[in-house]
Amino acid sequence: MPELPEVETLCRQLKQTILGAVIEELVILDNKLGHPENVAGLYVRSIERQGKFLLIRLDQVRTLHLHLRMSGRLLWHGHADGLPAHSRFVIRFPHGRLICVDPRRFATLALDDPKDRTAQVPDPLKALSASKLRKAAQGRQAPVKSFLLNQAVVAGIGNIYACEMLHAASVNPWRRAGSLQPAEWRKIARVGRTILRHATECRGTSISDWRDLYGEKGRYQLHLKVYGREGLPCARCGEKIQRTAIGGRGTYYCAACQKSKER
DNA sequence: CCCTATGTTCCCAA
DNA sequence: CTTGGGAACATAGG
Repeated sequence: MPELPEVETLCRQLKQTILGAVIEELVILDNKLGHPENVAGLYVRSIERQGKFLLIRLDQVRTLHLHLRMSGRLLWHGHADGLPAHSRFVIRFPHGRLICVDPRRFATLALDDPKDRTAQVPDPLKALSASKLRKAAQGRQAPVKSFLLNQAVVAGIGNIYACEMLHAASVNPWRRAGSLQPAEWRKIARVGRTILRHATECRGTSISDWRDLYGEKGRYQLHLKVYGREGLPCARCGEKIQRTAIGGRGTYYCAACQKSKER
């Protein structure tokens, strides 16, 4: 479930909790995760986020790449004993344990993941450039909603924030990406930065599963304008929010104030 | 049994 | 070769 604001929240909290600590042991509890080589004895040199990936740098050559996918959570157990249900791996430190809980088992953990190509993709929290979006969308027939979810274009936007951004920009999610006008990309870029920053300040959106490193809910669910609000009145115009499916993903929008011309 | 779920990857067709 | 759409992955909950 985590998107950019949720992963950024974990990244910031991890820096406060395990930066500089020595790993005593990495215990893999789900063999679907594979068998990363032994990292015991290595220090956590730095922690960063690339899109929805969490990178834990251990030394010049070794970096743990963690992706939580749909249902992954990362929890800090300072002193508590035992393991929550669906625990998939544990990293043990002198002052506590980092536990990955993941019911659906989609999360991935790898040492220097060759599939992580998000490194040179623009990060929308730092800068979301309207001109880059517009150029990348040239000739694209896919709905703009699907385009924003494409991690090769911008890394970190997920289903909730794509819906929220398009609503804030008054752009219909079905519009073909290549058909948007420069002013519409500027609007998307502007509201996108604002929404992602605000959601990060709120420590993410806890609509159901999401919890931060310490098991606390985020607060951005209190600010959602369309996601999960089918049938409720649009905060801007009062019309009922609609739900549709784009690319197999639930998509919420206001057909009245996101009524921008097709094609 | 049906559908849905904050994500990505694979396969296939155009 | 690129793009886009749908199924698949695995599990829980309504």
